[in-house]
Amino acid sequence: MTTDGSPGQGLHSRVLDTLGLAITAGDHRPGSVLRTDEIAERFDASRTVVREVVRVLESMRLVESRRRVGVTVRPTDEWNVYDPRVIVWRLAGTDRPRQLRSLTVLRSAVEPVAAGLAATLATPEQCAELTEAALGMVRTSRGHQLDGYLRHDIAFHRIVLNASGNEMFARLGDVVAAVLTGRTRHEVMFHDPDPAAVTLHVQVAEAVREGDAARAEALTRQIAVGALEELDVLAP
Amino acid sequence: MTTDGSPGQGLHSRVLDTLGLAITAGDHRPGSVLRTDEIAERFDASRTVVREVVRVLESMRLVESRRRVGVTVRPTDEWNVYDPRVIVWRLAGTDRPRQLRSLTVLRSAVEPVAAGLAATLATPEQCAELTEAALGMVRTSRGHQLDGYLRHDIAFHRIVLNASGNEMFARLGDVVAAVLTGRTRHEVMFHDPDPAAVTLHVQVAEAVREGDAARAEALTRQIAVGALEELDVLAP
DNA sequence: AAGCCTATTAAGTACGACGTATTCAAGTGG
DNA sequence: CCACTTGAATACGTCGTACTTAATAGGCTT
Repeated sequence: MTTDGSPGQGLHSRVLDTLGLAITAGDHRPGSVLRTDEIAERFDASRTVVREVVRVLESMRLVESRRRVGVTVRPTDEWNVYDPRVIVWRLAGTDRPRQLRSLTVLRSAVEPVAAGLAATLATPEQCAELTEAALGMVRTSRGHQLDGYLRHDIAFHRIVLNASGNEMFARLGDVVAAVLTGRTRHEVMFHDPDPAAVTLHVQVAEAVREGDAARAEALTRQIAVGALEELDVLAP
Repeated sequence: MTTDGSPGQGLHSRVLDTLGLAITAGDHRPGSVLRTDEIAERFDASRTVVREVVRVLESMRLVESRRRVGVTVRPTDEWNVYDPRVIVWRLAGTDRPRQLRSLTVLRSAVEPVAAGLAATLATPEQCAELTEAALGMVRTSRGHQLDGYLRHDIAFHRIVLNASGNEMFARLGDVVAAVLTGRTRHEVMFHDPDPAAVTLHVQVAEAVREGDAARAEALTRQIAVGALEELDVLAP
C-alpha cells in the first residue's frame, strides 16, 4: 500500500488500477478502442478523472489517444514494460509466467555485473548489511521459515544492486523483490530453499567483502543460472 | 514527432516537456514545491492541462502531489529512470555524463546476454538483417560517413536485442540508440570508428548466424568493454 | 506546556461549454 | 466509373468555475 504500484485511495488510483490491469491482462486487445465517456460512465467518474487516467496510461505507452477515434490500446511490444505499475499488473494478470521469465532473464544479466561492481564500490557498512542478510538467509533456510527467508533474500539482492553504484541497477530492486515474492508465494511453499543457493549467497557476500569482483560476478552468475533452471522446471 | 519522448504538438506535451526537463536538470531541487496555479499561469495554460501533466510526472515518480502542500519534487533515487522521456530529458540536461555512464554500464550487462540468446533464437531473416547491418558498418567505417555508420550501428544492436526474444531487452533498443547517437554527436566527430570494434560486430553477426551462443556473448562483452573504456577517456 | 479545535490552503472532483483535428460519406466533375 | 472536393459528424483537447476534501498552521483551552 505504501510503495510503488499500489492501489492508493483516491478515485484516480482506482480507475487507473482497474483499467491498467484490464489492459495488461488482455481484456482489451491491442487495436481496440475505448471512449472516455464510456469509461467515465462505467466507473461513475467525471471525464476529468478519466482524462487524467488516460494521460497516465498514455505515458506508459499502453494506449494512444487520438481525436475523432478514441483511446486505442497499443501493441504489446510498445508498452513501457519497465514501469513498476505495469510490472505489478502483468505479474497479477494472465501472462504471469511469461513475465516472470522475462524478469528472471533480466536479473540474470544485470545482477552478476552489479555484484562485480559492488565488490569494488561497496562501503564497509553495505558489506556488513550484506553479510547480515546472507546470515539471515542461512538462519531461516530450514524449518519452513519462508517468510523470513524471503525477507533476507530480498534485502540481499537489494543491497547488491544499490552497492553497484549504478542508478539503473538500483531501480531494479523492486523488480527483484517482486520476482522473489512471486516465486515464494507460488511454488516452493513446501520444501525448504536449495542449500546450494544459500551457500552461494554467503560466498557472494564474502567476495564482495574482500573486493574480489570477478568471483562475486561468477558466483552471482551461478545464482542466476539456478534461478533460470528452477523456472524451467516450474514454468511452461 | 513520431517516436518516443518527442515534444509533440499539443499544449500538454509542451508543458510536460518543459517541466520534465527543468526538474531532471535540477532547476527544481528535490523537496521543493510547485503549485498548480503557478505552473498554469507560467505556461498560460488551464489548470486542467497542468493537472494532467502533474499526473504524468507523478507516474514517472519525479514529483508527488499532496493536498494542502503542493507538488513536491521527489529525491533523485526514486525517479523512474527507465522511462524513455526521463532518459531523453536527462541526456539533454546537465548530468548528461553521469547518465551516459549509467546507460553504458547497463548496456554492458544486458547486451552480451541478449547476444547469447539471439544466437539460439534468431530467425534466418534476423540473421540476414544482422549481417547486413554489420556489413553496412564496415562500408561506412571509413571516410567520415559517421551518419551512415551510426545508422547501421543502431540497427545492429536493435536487431540483437529484438532477436533475444526477451521483451525487457527489446525495449532497451531506444536506450541504446540514444546512447550511440549521443556518443557520435559529441566526441568522435573527427576520427573514424575504431576498426577493432567494427571487426567485433562482424564476428558477432557470424557467431549468431552459426548459433554459437558462448562466442556471441563473449564477443559482445568485448564490444561493451570497448565502450566503457571509451567512456573513461572522454567522461569524468 | 501539551493537547484539542478551527480556519486556511491547495489539491481532488465535477460539470458544462467551446475549439479542433480527423474521419467518413455524400456529392461533383472528369 | 473513378478520383477529388467538400461538408457534416464525432470524440478528444482546452477552458473556466464551483464545490469537496485532506493536511497544515495557528490559536485556544486545560
